[in-house]
Amino acid sequence: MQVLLPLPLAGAYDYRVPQDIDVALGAFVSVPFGRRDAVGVVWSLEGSGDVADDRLKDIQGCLDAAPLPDSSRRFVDWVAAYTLAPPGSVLRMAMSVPAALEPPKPRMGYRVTESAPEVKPTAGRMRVMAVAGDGMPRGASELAREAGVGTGVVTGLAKLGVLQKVPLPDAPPARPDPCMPAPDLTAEQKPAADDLVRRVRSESFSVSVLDGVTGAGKTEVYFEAIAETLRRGEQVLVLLPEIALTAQWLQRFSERFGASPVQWHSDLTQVQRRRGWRAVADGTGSVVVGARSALFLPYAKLGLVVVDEEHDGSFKQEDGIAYNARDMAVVRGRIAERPVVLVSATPSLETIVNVRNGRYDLLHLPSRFGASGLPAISVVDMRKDGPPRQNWLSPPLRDALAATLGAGEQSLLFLNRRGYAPLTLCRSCGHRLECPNCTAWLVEHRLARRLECHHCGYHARYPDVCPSCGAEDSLVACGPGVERVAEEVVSLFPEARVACMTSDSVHGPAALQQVLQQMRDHEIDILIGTQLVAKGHHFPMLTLVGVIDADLGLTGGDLRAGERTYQLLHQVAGRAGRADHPGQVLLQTYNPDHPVITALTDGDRDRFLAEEAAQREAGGWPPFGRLAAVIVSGPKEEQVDAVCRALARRAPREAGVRVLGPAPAPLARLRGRHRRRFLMKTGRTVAVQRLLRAWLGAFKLPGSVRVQIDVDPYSFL
DNA sequence: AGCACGCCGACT
DNA sequence: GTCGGCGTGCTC
Repeated sequence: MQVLLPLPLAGAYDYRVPQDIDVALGAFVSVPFGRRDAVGVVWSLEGSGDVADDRLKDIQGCLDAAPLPDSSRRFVDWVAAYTLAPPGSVLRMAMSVPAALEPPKPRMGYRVTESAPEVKPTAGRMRVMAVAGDGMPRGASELAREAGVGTGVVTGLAKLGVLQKVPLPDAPPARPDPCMPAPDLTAEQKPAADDLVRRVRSESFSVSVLDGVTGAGKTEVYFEAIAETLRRGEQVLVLLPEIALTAQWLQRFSERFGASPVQWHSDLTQVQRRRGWRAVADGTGSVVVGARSALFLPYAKLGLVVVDEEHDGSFKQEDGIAYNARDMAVVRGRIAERPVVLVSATPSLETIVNVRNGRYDLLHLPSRFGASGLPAISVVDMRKDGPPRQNWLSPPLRDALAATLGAGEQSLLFLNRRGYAPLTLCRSCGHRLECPNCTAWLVEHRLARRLECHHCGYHARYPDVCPSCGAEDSLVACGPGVERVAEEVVSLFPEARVACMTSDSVHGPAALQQVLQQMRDHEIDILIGTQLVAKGHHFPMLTLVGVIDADLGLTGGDLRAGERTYQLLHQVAGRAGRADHPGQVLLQTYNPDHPVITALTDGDRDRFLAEEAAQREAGGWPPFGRLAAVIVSGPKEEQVDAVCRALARRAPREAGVRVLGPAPAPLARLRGRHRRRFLMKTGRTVAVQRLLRAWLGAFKLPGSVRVQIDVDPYSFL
């Protein structure tokens, strides 16, 4: 029998099964491993035969948990083969909840003991007894709350034997109800919803792209597909890019289905993870909404996969195992033989091309208002109308802010750059403050009075003198971050209520909700934020969006720079105005003729996508060709370079395959490690995994040098 | 991922 | 003379 362990090993290990133990494929088993025990999954009932029989150890036993479903195991194998990650590492993502495998521990509660001893009847005790008198067991905190006492009284009574501890019956969580009244769909929404419902009924794999601007009602449309899946007794997975930002989504879901879905994201507590994992495994969790890792939950009967904001770059996991959750969601749907829905107002070029070549089907949802569905977007040509030195708001943007403020409406200023200034330099010696571990400037955070590296987390107190030449008062901030823009706004509009919204100022979902609520309640006149503000929040009184630096994402040689900037700015622009209250968007740019900018101002997305596609096709870039990145890193630069030279000599030489590099990786030094990068560029149909395995597979790496493979890299910065 | 083995610096 | 640093290697 072969057992796959959630460890970065090359493959599954052979074990012997004692006569008295019954194992099934996918069962969670405990096995001796080295001189400790480990929990793994039965991956094959046959042995591999690679290891001599006398070296095999016995499995110790099966865990009391449902076996990992066949489709989950196939998915793990598929992801491992595609990403070239050890299958055990992928399995680890599917077993990320250690406690989930232990037998469920019932929640304990208290009930009055039948022949209770006499105790001193204090007021608190009387109240507890009055509440518990009905014989219904309750949790300690619940009982205390109902009786209006502290939990001490309850535990005290338990100690005296008046109350006894009993297991509480497991109340299954409320299930989303597909039969609640559905909203009336518009004439545009209805055909799209019907199409998706038909696909759910067909019980077969397909990929639909639900394409429509904000406000076109995409969510209501796929909610109907969810309802149909639930009516069929199957499970739904909804992937969202930023789970912290889904309070509005959750509310809409609860309104439609009368209960909450299972949520899955990185900052769940251990207990929440355990509950969620088990609910998915036993099928009681019927809808899961989560970040990319929700792909690896053990769905008992997956019936539908939805990827909302399909284009979002955060679906691509870069560290550890590099995978794109959007693409893996399609694979997951194919393995389950069920439909997949990709949803976006600005679909990725990959998806558009897949529609064009017939692999995906397009469901276009026309906007109810206007052709582009966006407010009027105009540019401020910073070459002509730029602000004075050391200022960042151009006169046209200032005027628009003043007018909006005067009209009693709200404004949003967008700058995708945290902190006060991205670069600090010394006026007397020219020294630039740099991260000691990374090839990156230190960012001044004036509120926190410190310098931060946004790549490794290094931070230091803001120095009094130049660390290089010792000059006093010589450090100057270069360029703006949100804090600096906020400072300018406050000095220009001292009477306005100004707030900043970045991951520095907003800690956690609760704080985020608070700022959003303040914005909705119009307690803020001007909100300044990073991309945190770009996601689908809707503010009725927001009529002006100013983009401080529309060129920010366009510089640098990133393959997707244009596409990403377009998507981000489109999303930000969509925050302004609504149907009955038109908004305006001002883009400050030094490149008003750039295709991304003109596509936004003309509202011509399809022309932009066509141009972008033509360029990529001509260069053989994705999605018309394939890329794989190989990053070599290590603490010693010479060692890394030596490995790179050796790898370069062995690089595959085949027609239709080019290996570029080694070149210093975009962050040549990160967290103290020197990094070099190869890029393997091939035709669309080349099996890059085979090439990479042949190239890197048998390579012996010295010491602390590591090689990371990223098939289909997304970002190059 | 752990956990051991192994080979060089600061302590009783 | 030992305690202990973490580099390297193995786990069916």
